[in-house]
Amino acid sequence: MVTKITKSRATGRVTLADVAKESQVSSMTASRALRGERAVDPALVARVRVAAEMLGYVPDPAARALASRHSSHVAILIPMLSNTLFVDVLEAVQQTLQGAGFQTLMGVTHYDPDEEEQLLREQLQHRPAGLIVTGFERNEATRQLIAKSGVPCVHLMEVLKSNGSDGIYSVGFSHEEGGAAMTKHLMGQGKRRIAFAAAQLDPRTLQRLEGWRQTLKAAGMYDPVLECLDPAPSSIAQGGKMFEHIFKQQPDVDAIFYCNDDLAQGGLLAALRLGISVPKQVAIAGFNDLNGSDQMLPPLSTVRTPRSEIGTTSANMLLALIKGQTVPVPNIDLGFELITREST
Amino acid sequence: MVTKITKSRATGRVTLADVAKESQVSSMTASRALRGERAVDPALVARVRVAAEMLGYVPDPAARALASRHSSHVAILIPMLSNTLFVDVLEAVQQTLQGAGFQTLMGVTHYDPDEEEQLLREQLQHRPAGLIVTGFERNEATRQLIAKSGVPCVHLMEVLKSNGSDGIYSVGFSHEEGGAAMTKHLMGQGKRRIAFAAAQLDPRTLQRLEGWRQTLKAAGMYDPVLECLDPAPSSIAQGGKMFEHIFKQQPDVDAIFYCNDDLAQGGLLAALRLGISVPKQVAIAGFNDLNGSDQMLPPLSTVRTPRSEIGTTSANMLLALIKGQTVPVPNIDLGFELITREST
DNA sequence: TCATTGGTGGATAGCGCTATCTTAAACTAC
DNA sequence: GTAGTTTAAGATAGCGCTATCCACCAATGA
Repeated sequence: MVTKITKSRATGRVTLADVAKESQVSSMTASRALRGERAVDPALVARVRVAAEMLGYVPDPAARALASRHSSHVAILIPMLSNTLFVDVLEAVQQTLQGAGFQTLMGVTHYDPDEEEQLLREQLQHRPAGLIVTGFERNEATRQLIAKSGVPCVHLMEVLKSNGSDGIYSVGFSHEEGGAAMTKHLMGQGKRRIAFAAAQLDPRTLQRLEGWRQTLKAAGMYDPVLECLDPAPSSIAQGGKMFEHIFKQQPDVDAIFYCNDDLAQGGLLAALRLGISVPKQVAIAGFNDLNGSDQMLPPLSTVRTPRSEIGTTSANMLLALIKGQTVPVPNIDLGFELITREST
Repeated sequence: MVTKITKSRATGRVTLADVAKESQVSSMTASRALRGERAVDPALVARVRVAAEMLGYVPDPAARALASRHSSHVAILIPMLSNTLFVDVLEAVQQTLQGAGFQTLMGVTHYDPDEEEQLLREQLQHRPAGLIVTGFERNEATRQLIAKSGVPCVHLMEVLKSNGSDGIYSVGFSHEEGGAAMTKHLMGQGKRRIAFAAAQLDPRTLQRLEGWRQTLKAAGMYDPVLECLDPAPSSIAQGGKMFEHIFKQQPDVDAIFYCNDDLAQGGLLAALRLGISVPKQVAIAGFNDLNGSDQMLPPLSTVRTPRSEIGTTSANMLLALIKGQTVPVPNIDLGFELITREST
């Protein structure tokens, strides 16, 4: 067996050719041995592995991407970094993908469809191996871009009710049911004038709103003046402002269901400041069970959402799709948990 | 002028060769025209630009990286995503680099030197164009790795006191001075038994601690029992625990300076819970001016740190280094701002 | 016995760019 | 006017890998 002798590279980098030479096989066989692609004689595989180890060979991702037309990174598009929610998901995704040898390229859309489209175009130029996006609401061009790219894509945070035949993959939970569950809990506490306070007004917030609406309507307790919706970004300060606004407009409100915990924390602090007793005079509830909600005065009732699990599960699903495996359950509902504390 | 005719690619991708053919120049000239590298006849540049636009040409980063031996991404290593601090910096860095056509590859070290080394090794294989790391404390192997790689590197959060001749670049502020400034403020409020409470105990936390120590020592008010140090991760709940612990051990404490706002927020909530009046009985101060600190009861005095500015400035510095420009001020101190609110 | 598989290793040919050298043209100096 | 010098465009040769086709050999069947 004669090995093709390659002249050593000018760059000084240890290349696959060096490994091939050292282990007395062709570079093609070395490549296959290291990647485990196609059948290769176990003895040769061992030899190549030893040589690679000895020489300290590390594959060049750029060369690999160019030749195979697939990079080893995954693009993830999330709306905001200032919402802990997405940071938790991102961290889990990153951790999982890193373990599988993929790089995570993050993009922040700021809830702007045009920005999302722009980001996606840029990301797709890099031929990502996979794609993770948030939710289902986006403009048609972006949807087309994803579909035509042929890049495996998993949708985060929401779940599609589907049998999977449409080739859509998602990992999340039902925000509408989450909204309904908390509303029912508040009703169960004897509350009758339950306000819904929301900021940002992204699709998932509106789904929670819808859960609240339907529940109140079914109980004959719905009143549009109980909706306090503000497109401003969600924050603790914003939650305080909304608390004051609601009490000025509707003094008979006996519960406020905030669409996110940071708002609710702001609401609790405002109540404390104004000397309004919680939950006696007004119950306060949040959503997501973010950091600090259990430390509030009183501790905040909320809906705990499985953010890390969403990240891990979606990353694993994506890895399966990248490998070309069929995914048994393409739309996974990870549910939520109603956490009742003293604020309700 | 005869153009080299390239057969069209099998992949269907619009390549530089297509642009070159369309604009009747060699692919080399097209490459140079689009990158603005070397002098090219303005008329040709215009022609190439038009052709590229018309064909919808987008360069392939993998091919570019392989040929030029430099990728278009920047690696950034930060300790934690759960601390808003770094998220703010990350977002600013990302935004700035994206505008310049670079991708941001994030790595989370979890404050672990070995993990940092491991991450760095992986990142360097991708031949990043630049590198951003947090602080100066790392193991020798990692330091060597950075130095030998030849990749431009900017250090975040801390500033080196240096004339720049050592080739180290940094953007941050003095944590020791920040710690000292807040301690002086507390002393100015008539406080005499000022405790310092810290979690995580990363290098920057210890620098703040040192600022507190030196200031108290200079005033003859230092007492080691006033140090409450816990390596557990920083969180609101942890701040509450520390508050109770301090009061059990040292009932005469009249101020607590927390090394981070989340701890301080937990402290304020604990005081509220225990009915201890702030700042009358005990003043509480934090660090960083994180989200919600201005909404606390009472609003939290803190040290505002320029996180976005650090991100933007460091990214711009790195861009300059990547371009091979000399950076006039290699170590930039962006300072901090003492924010006095009602908690002190 | 001879065509017919099925599986394994290798040679070849790029992937799409850019570094580098060469060449042609224009421009200086004496 | 010739030689020397600058300048811009082009030709060439990879960067380090993998897709793809080919050759080969053993095992199979008629």
